Amino acid sequence: MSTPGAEGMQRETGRQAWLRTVAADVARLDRSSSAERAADILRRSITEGALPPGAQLSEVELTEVLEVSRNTLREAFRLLTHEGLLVYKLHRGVFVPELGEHDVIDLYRLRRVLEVDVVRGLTALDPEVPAERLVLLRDEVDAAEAAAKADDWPAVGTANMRFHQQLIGLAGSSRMNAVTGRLLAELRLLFHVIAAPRELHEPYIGRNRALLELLEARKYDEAAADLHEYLLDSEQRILAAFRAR
Amino acid sequence: MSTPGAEGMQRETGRQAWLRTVAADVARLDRSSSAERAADILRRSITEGALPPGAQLSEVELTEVLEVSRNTLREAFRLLTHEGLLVYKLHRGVFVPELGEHDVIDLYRLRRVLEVDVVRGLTALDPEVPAERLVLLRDEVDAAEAAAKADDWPAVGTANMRFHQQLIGLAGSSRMNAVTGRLLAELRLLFHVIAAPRELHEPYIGRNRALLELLEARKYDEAAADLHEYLLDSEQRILAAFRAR
DNA sequence: AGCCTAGAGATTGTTCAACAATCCGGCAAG
DNA sequence: CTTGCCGGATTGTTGAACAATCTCTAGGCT
Repeated sequence: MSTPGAEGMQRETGRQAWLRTVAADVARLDRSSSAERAADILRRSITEGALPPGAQLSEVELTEVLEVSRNTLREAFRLLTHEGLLVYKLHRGVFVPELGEHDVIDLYRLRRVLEVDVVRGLTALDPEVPAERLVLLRDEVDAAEAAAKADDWPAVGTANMRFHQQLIGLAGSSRMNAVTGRLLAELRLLFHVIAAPRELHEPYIGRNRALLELLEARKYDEAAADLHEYLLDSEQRILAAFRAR
Repeated sequence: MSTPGAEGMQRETGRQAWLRTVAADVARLDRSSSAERAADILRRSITEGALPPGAQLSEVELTEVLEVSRNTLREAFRLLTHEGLLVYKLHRGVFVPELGEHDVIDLYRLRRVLEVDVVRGLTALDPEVPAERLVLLRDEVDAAEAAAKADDWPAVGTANMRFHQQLIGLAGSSRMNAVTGRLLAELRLLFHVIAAPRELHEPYIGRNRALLELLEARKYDEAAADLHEYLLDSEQRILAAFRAR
């Protein structure tokens, strides 16, 4: 456990790649351990729907399941609270938030502003970044299509989310990335109150591909306009499903 | 202290307004006391420059000053961390972040996107909100002018920030408000590395008034264009001051 | 002399147990 | 039916303790 990387070291070639791998491992180990690990587990439970909106998370109950102390658990709660996945009610506990139509509108407003601006802003730094970065988008589109073939619609949903996260990532703005992460997490919360995941996600795997092709063709303004309508349509669809629940 | 609101109750008229008032009071009382109170004090110390960027906040030291336990203090740290006012370094402690040019650019990019979009979006809901809400903007402009006369430039800065916060508030989007709050807090962090607060804030009290007048005249597109240049100019000014430090 | 290593001291990360403050349900009185 | 109150349960906060990690200094090696 002293110097684990010394053995498989190459002289010069691939050094950067190796460093990147180690950096990723370090980053993973650097996690504040207990609290963040507990938060990871809870995050999955929430985003995957095991904990439905409105559910209360009892402290004593979860300390036993997660095998962490109450203080550490509360720190995990705080982490998730600031991601929008939990809400605190003073002296009453933490709950999975129940979002309403108002929140759909609010989230989509912010989402439209950010995503459309990122795409439109791409024209400014065109040959600089795109090409190599667009691969990440393509990966997600492919993943979504594969998941659709396998009839795994929740997986289609995650690939969809990741697509949009990567889209924002094109701007290279750490704060936009952070805001988007929170935003998409909340959005997933909304998806769980909708019964039919297929009708919800299917239309957008094709639209994502179309959008990607516009980007690859460097038709940024066109892509921005397309994305704008895309998001308006998505908002309406969710609102409709919401009212019909 | 039992039922404080029973006296001034009206039959039917103004019931909604009354409920809103009570709701605001409740929200104010709901503060988690110890942890948030500690966070409030620290927040002021940071935004007012008492704790300069790069400073470390010792746990044991602060538990004595703030008279809270270490656990509670750490919860306050977490709160401020997620506001961007502190950063955690694992096993090393919490520090006031040292922002660089990169952060200036990042913050202003996000700021421009949001503020310009809010102003431009005003035309959609025109006669609905503005008039009564613009008063809040005018208040801040007046406050800035008064502070300038009193030669209190930090106060001018706060009024300036509040002006922009209220500007975002026109959209009525709770999430935009939250993002903006974090954003402006980080921005204040940057101001403290700049020596001359007067040169920094003075030009914008006039521009704020001009912008406000455009809004009152309902020339929203014109206002948006003005604001866009306003922010570009402000960004350049800060970058220049930054490079000359 | 210069560099590397080891260890002491200090700081943070996490746990535990206890007490205070608050909320929720049901029950009795009007 | 409403109002007020009580007891049980849950959360909010504290203090002390121990483990893990970092920093810095002193000493040994080449």
